[in-house]
Amino acid sequence: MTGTRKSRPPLTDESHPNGRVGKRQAILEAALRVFAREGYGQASVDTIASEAGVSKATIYNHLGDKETLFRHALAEIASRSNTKTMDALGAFPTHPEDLRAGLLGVAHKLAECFADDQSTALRRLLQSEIVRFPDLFETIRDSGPNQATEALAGQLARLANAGYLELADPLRAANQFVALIVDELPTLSALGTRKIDDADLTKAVAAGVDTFLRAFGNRATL
Amino acid sequence: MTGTRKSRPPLTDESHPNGRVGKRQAILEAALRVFAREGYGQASVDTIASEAGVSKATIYNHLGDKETLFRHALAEIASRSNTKTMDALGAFPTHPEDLRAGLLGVAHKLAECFADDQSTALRRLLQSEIVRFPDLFETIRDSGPNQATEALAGQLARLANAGYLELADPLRAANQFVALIVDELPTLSALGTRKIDDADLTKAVAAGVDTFLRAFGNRATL
Amino acid sequence: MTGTRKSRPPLTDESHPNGRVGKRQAILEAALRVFAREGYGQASVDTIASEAGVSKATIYNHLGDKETLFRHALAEIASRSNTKTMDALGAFPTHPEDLRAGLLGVAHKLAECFADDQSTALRRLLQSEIVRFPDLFETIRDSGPNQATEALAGQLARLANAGYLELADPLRAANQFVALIVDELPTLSALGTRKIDDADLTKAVAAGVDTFLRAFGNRATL
Amino acid sequence: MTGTRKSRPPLTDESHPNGRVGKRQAILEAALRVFAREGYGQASVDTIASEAGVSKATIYNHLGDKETLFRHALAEIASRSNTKTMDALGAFPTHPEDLRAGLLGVAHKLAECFADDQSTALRRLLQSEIVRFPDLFETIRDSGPNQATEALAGQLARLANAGYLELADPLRAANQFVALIVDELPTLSALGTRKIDDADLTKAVAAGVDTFLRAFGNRATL
DNA sequence: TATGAATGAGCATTCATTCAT
DNA sequence: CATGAATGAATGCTCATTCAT
Repeated sequence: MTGTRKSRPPLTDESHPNGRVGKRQAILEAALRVFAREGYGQASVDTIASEAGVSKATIYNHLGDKETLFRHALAEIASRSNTKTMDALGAFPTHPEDLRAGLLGVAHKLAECFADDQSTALRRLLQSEIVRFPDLFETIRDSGPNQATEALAGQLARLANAGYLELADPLRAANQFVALIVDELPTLSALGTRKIDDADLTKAVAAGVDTFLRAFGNRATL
Repeated sequence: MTGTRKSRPPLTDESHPNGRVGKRQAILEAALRVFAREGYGQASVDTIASEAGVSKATIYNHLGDKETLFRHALAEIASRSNTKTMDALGAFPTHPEDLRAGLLGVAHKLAECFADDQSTALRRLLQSEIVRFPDLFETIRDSGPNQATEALAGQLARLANAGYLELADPLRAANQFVALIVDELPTLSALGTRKIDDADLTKAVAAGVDTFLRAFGNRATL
Repeated sequence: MTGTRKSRPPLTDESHPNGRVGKRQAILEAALRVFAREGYGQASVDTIASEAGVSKATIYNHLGDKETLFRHALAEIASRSNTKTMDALGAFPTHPEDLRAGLLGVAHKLAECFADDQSTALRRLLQSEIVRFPDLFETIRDSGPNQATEALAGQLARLANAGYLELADPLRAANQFVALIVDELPTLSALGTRKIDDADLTKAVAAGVDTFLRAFGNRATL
Repeated sequence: MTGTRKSRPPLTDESHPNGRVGKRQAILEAALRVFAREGYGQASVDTIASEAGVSKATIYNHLGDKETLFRHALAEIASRSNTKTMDALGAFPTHPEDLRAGLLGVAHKLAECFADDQSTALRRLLQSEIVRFPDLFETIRDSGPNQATEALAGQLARLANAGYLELADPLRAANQFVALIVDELPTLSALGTRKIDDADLTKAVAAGVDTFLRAFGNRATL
């Protein structure tokens, strides 16, 4: 029954390059793996300690109680997922010869980010524990997806300005772009329990891109 | 009946029912609430028993162990959600004077189904426990969403046949219809922790429907 | 998991075919089996009820609580074991042509009684629960073994009177006769968990009889 | 019961040792007592923990689950009993002036070993739980009684070689020696629930020794 | 600082027993 | 009478957390 009662200190403050950072990292890494694999409730601090190769007490010394550990681990996954996603967005075509092909490229990369194990685990953990830790939603949303969505919106807006797309609301379009691209992925991966066949992924992504282009492609240039 | 005897009237007490079926129902109801609130791992049979107004042993007598109880509870939510969704689909316009208004009507109802507490809980539980109970995905998927999606696909196909829409693949279009309609809901509800303001819901749904129509509306009739 | 089999074949030797005594007998029979198989502590009234084909409450109606049921079952096994043993003693040679052969015959039968499943179970249950139910020792001892030992003592005394044996204390001799005969049986049967090979039984019994005869045989006649 | 009370036991409590080895020993000691008193099935880990003055979890940390605890406790009793018995055998007369007196001395000590509380408990537990843990028979048998019997057989053989006894099979004779000596003890102690009066013990042992000597004493020297 | 040891609270599950029908 | 249903009280076992070393 631990909720969000006390105001909590900022998570990313540890500036002790003492050499024990390695231990801290090992703990986070293990926590990440174990929470992703077993969920918050079922993950035991024992397991995390054992996978990190440290004693349980060390975890408490470094990262406080289970809830705090969970928050740190989530923040870490979120950060990684975000990095991956922003990288994927780097492939966005600014002046594409072939708009569809360009969008397909980015979309495929974004879909891969979405289907990534860590990203899937993050979404699962977030949704599982949102009732227990309601503040997590905003925290994570701001730190990752929102940035990505806004970046994507910016790129779509540039395409629109360049005459490739017809968009009234780039942010909303960005959301819909992702929604369409990603639509079939949960089914294809059985909620993240199966690896998606690449051909299937490509087809699903294409379906999303095509619908997006039907909706927002500049009819004059199509 | 003058009531000289101690004969007990068949109480249909809703809060703590005494009847056999009533008790089973009360257990399921409580399980549903508790699992939805706390997740499988964190939910305790004690809590469920206490909320159901029965003893723990009674739960085991009626519904077997915790896993079985969970499966029954999920099946129950799934069934209810499905019923609601199929009802919502009943409002689908077959020969609409105003296509957009018609679609908005259905879309709004579907979005309400999606945002419904029980439906949200179902999705959360399913995603949370998919690793522990991988078979749940197919079971639930078949029993509910798939039926709804196919029904929706059929209705979209009829609209296409009637010349209102241009669809190559109705099933995929149905999926995308839902995806677009529902796109912003998790954000608006903070993953199901906040009630969505109806105006916001209406706006979000409209955005989805509009994009859908831009993609699949018959341009001749628009 | 309950209600495996409801219809037990009606015992043909039952004088009350309407089921009252038959039910009581079925309960005792089942209790006997289950207690023997699982011990007092581990045996569950549920199991006994299910094997008896009656409901748990019926057991309580007929035979009181678990302890009483246990006592009745023990008494029943003791009675049967005693009957078997007394039958075996009926083979005792009163005027044997070949004393050794005669004693071997009885000894073999007695050893079989000792090694019998029910007899083994009786000893096991008695010893297991003697701390909990200290009065059982005397009750059972009087109802069975003591009678047998005294009968055996009487027969040994007759042999002594007839000049075949030299005994100062027939009762003690009877005890020692049994002790010698039975000495190796627990080892051979691994405390009752293995069936004893008949050749081994014969050898072990012979060893006991021979030592007995070396001690008590009339040297003049040997 | 609100909050987490930190009721700290007095640190210098002597009856509940705090040392690491001490704790393990205290657990084993308590387990031994409780298992002996209540049997495996009825003994609760709670009781053992409470009698050992430790928490339940500590038991699980030190000795694994209940079965393992039981096995360790049994091994401990077996080891102690064996030590006692081997000590008793040290008193065996190799060149006795008075054979009967010498044998009586050993026999009395052996009988005391047999009647010892722990030894009695060991036999009871072994027989009670042999169905659940069939491997225990051989394990215990090898670790204790077999060694003792063989030692005894060796000593009897030496007496035979020295002309004091006439033995064809020393091992069998050793078994029978014990069987005769011990024959009346279960009855005298009411299956281990009463302390045996020493005079009775002496008489019972003498009866066994006398019969043994009648059977195996060298008639020339008697 | 890192850790091994310890523990109170809690968990899923079972059981002997009762009672209304 | 016989029974299905119900339950309070255990039971074996685990876990997040603490603390002396």
